[in-house]
Amino acid sequence: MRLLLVEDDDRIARDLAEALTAAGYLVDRESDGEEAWFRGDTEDYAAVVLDLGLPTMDGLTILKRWRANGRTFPVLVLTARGAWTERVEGIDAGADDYLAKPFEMEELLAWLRAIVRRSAGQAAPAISIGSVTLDPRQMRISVNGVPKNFSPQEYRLLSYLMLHADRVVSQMELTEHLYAQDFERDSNAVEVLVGRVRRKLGVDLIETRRGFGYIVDKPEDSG
Amino acid sequence: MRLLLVEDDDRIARDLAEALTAAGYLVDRESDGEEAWFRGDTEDYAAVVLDLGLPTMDGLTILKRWRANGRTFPVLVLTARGAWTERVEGIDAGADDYLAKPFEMEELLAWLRAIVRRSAGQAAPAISIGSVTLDPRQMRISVNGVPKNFSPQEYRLLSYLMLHADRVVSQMELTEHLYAQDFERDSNAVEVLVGRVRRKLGVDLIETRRGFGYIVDKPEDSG
DNA sequence: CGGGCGATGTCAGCGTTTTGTCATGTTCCG
DNA sequence: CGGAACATGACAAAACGCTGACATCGCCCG
Repeated sequence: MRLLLVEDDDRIARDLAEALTAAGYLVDRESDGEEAWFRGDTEDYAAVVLDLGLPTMDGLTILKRWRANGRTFPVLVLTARGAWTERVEGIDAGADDYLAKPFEMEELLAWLRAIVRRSAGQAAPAISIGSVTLDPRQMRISVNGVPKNFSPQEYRLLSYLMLHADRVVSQMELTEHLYAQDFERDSNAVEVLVGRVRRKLGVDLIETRRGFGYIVDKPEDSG
Repeated sequence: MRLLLVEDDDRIARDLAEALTAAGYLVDRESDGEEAWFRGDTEDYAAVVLDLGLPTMDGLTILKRWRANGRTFPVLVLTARGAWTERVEGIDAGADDYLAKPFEMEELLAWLRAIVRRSAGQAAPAISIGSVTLDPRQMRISVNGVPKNFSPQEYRLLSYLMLHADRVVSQMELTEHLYAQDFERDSNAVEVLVGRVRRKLGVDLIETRRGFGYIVDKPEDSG
């Protein structure tokens, strides 16, 4: 489970990152506004923890831009105690929840669990690439309209590749996304997984880029 | 848009009522617990703002009774700051959201907007999926027109699944919805419950998505 | 008060599916 | 050729979900 943590206060950020990592999340940390925006706009996170007071780009602006660009990951906003205007604006900007600082770590973890769970199969529209359709609400993948049975891990893999269609995804990246951080590095689990997914698909969707990773080719014109 | 405001502190209630009225809502105000319950049980509101500390009948009890009677309006609960347990109980009782006192009026209005918006497409009086019909007002479930006897817990489970038909609902989500926060995580209560519901239904309505959760398949056209 | 009954969570056992590992092929490229 | 990167089939452990039996609790009714 990969999170984006956007917080400029170094002490808080470090504490948070540590706790979240300990809780089993994979944490990307960002302190600068613009860079945070870019990451959120280009990567796919399970959730974002967003502090509103940031250099170079305000947290609210970031959030609005993400939403405007169709980024749907759940966002947990951190506000200063009593800064209720921020909260209100946050809601309207598309925040899923907020937490007032200072807060208890347990509380944040609880919110995160709830948030991630709630949005687990949410309104994200189905993705179609070629003859393959992925419906995140039903967690179902169909080929030419025929639903196929994928295991959780297979589903995650294919979903990740399809979400990042048109760019090469390295085995490392897949490993990070699919497994806990202490996973054996010299395992060929990803290769095996890709194989299984390919067989179940019955269609050439996942292409191997030897030495780089895998890619799902999105036909240029489709839309 | 008609609201029920349940608050015994006269000053707060007056302020709230005024602000809500100014915001264009039609406000019914109630300070006594039992009377509030009666109103909510007999009138149809777009939403309810509910303080938990009340004379003659506790706010939580009111909420539970409403839900038990199939009242589905969204409820915004007001809790004392930091009253974490109240929140948790609120979830179990069927609250849609909470706000910690003291809060700013703008904040409450934002919540209300969000809440009403969210429940906009969800006020259906009865749900029919396949041969199964759920009537929330009577808390009754029929299969092919034949009413079946479900226990409260069974009813809640099936009702939740049917309300969220067409998307996968994880065991975690069900657990959170059906049980208190401190519920044992490695319990198989949900599985047992699903089994019982299935047997009583006698129809294949609840599908298992191994590793993901359960889903009730909604036929294409129904709306 | 007390017995009976329904509701509900726990538990252990079972069969199935999932999934990482390993060994062995296969392909690609210099 | 040779080696590295990738594919694949077989296998076994673990995870997962289903079920029947049982314990517990609250409630109703005599």
